[in-house]
Amino acid sequence: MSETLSDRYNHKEVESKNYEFWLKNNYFKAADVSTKPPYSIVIPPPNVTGTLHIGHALNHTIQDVLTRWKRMSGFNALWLPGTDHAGIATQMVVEKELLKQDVKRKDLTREQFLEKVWDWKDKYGSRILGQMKYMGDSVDWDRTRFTLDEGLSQAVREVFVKLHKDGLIYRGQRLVNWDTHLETAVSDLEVENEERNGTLWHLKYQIEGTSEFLTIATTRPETLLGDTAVCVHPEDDRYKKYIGKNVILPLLGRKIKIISDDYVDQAFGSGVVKITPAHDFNDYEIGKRHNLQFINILNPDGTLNENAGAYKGLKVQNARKKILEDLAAQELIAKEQPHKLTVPICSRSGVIIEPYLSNQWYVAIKKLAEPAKNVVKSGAITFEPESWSKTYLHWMENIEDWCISRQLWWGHRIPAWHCDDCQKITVELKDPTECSYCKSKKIHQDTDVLDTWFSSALWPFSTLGWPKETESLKTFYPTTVLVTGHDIIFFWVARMVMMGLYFVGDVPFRKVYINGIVRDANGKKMSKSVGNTVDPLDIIEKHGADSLRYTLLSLISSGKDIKFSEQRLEGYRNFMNKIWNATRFSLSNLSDFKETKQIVPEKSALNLADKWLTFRLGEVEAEVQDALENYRFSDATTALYQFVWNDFCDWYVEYTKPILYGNDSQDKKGTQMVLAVTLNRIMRLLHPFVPFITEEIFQKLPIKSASVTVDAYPTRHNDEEWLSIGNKDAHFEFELLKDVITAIRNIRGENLIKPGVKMNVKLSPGDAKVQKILEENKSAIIRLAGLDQCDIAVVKDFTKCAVSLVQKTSGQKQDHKVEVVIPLEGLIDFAAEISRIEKLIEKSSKELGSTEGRLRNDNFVKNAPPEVIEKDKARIEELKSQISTLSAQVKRLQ
RNA sequence: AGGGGAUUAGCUCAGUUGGUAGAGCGCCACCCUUACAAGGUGGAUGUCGUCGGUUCGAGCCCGGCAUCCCCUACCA
Repeated sequence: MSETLSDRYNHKEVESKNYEFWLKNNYFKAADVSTKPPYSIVIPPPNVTGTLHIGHALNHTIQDVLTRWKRMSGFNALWLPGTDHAGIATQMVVEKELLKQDVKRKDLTREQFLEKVWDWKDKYGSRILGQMKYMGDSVDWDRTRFTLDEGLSQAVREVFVKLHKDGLIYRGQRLVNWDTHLETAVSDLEVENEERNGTLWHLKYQIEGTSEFLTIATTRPETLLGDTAVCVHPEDDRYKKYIGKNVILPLLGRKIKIISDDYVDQAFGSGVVKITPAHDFNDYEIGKRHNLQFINILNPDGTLNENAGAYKGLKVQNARKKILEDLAAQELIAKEQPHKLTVPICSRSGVIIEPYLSNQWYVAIKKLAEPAKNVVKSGAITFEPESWSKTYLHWMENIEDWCISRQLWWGHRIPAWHCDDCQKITVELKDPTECSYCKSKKIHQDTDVLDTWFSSALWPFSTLGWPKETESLKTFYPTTVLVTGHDIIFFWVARMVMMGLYFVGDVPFRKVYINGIVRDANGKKMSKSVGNTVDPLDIIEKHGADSLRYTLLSLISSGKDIKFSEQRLEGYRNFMNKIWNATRFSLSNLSDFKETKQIVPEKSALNLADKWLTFRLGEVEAEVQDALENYRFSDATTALYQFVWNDFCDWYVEYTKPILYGNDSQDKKGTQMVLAVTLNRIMRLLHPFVPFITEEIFQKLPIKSASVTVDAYPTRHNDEEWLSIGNKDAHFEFELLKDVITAIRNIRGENLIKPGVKMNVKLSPGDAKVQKILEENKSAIIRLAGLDQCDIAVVKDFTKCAVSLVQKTSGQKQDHKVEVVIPLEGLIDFAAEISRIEKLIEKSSKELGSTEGRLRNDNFVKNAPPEVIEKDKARIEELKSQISTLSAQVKRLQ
């Protein structure tokens, strides 16, 4: 009944086939109504313009592990997929496409352009969703959402109108980050600060009615055209006397006031600052404080406007050059010096961001922020790692109103209609046909669209059908956990919390798991320009999705950044191969195994290894459960790696080979059952981490079900009957056996005795119990240690022998020991053996010294808990007997 | 400037109520033993960044210092 497997794991034959299998059987579907407890995750929607990168790979693997684990654990598990329309990014991509055909966006009407974007979206927008299938993402595809879908757009409309009615959305004139290429406001998120080498120019402003000058330092001399004051520190003795007087603005000749404000740093530059309220964020604040005039000198496209006088029409950089020339001609430049400054750059277009005064839509955030703070303070939402809650709260304390309008075409158009007659604004759920104030028919819709994050903020409930009271919403909201990066805690996480609380009346998720950033092997940020990116699709092609997933999970350590290395990947690729081959071996030895159900074998049919392995299985099941519950993914992968490789492959399989190769005995039947059940358990335990290989193997096992994907996750709790096979005694005995075998191998290895040379070993048991264990497993010892002969009896004569001491404490705190004695005459050079033993003595002596020292310390004896002291005393005895045995041995060899 | 994090084996990192330092990879040696050379067996390697404090006892708790990273805000 077993099938044959190729001798090397080939992920290509396995992965796409099984994904199709899962889809065909609808295993990822979550039910709107179910008796099972709900578990839900909404995906952080990737941009439609995007392709899957390594960061997604990490983020998705975590979500998939959680979803698959909970699905197997009896939950109605939903992982909801979708994409974000990504206003700026998408508009730019399409604009670039059009430019290839020599078409500019403004050559088209808004409708024509949007048609092009939708065409592009239909063609390429689901690329990233397709790529998620290569990762094995178990999302419920039928629920795929897009932020510009009809339903989600309805939610956006509903939210906008309600917030507007509640007075929480307003229009205002403020300074915003302005992208002169895209000609729109952009969010802080899209602004990157780049350090550049610039110049600090010291300009001379003449004080009115005198021949004196004030020297003013600036990095942006062109902004002087918009200056409406110069400012000094009120306590600055150099300048106190000028406060209230005027200076003459160079080039333009305007008179502007000299004011004072604490903001000025007396030590920097000349201690005098020019104030340009319409083009600098700090100056803007000062301008408001001092009621200054706001002079805007820029057009939306970054050219200077009529306020710039002779410089009108020039681009900023050109205007700067010209202005410096003109200032120099008038000898108004006192000096210039090199200066490092940080320049705000738009991450999308790459142009320098200009602070720009414009009319925008804002959300008054304070009222929304208050409850959003409270849910984190109260623990209704927790962060993992916990420290991120501090970051979240800190930001919430200092939150400012949210500019939600963008001067783009791609996005949710703002549902506000301006009246041409009375100038008032109508905001309704249904498109109005007349002004709701003066009833004029001459109304037009606002041309702006909403910030992409506005619709993302609604994602946890808009995707579930809100504003309709759907069954989905009732079942899956609040979602269980949000998995995302720390870079969007403010832009996304915080806003989801505010919107969720305000509109649904409950938190959008109970837990926020913050995953780290994947960096290259040297810890550098991956970037296309540096060329150190790792493409997950390449890795999947080469090594398979399972290897990639296991690697990422193993590298996670509590939200810290991850250094991704090819070497680690190969290690886990090898692990996949190990799993594959262990199965191959097992199946070839289960061909005559008839059972298709798990039956707990008779005790008499079970050997020591069976009981030991099952005990370890129980331990591992508990460890994995605990790790997953605490989001400690690498703990889970480590525990499973060690169990499968070290315990199952290295010891159990090796131990049981003769049994499996032998006749159809009771023992063989028992071992086959343990083998079959353990394989079944291993595949189920591993499945959330490595779904493809486990499904492939699971289908070929003698004990299986329709699919591991929907089978039960093994835990100590639901696996009790089977796990009762294992017990502590068996564990102790087998571990002792392992130590004896390892001790023999060690002597062989250290003495360079070739495997072909058979050895005779004498095992000298310290007590009857040990003697029994050794006798019962004599043949295993002979085989696994590569012996010719093995005598079990108390040894008195150690002449010309190598000796090792194996000591173990059993559950009853009884000390058991075995002396491993190997006659070495004719096998080795004794000097080597002496030095091996002396090394052991040295190690034990060192430990003995420190332990004895501790016990000599009265304070230790007085204060330490009794069990610690007992342990130390026992250890001393152990060490002493070890040292004396070994020292005696050295003498015999000399 | 403020906030956060890091410093443990050559590399990447575990080390969860303080009680004898761990893993993977790499390295060295020996092995093609009928599941796997993407393998097996054995081995070496650490004054746990530094100085001090608390304690019988500190990788772990407290404080100073050094180095590095990230975030936020930036000096015009």
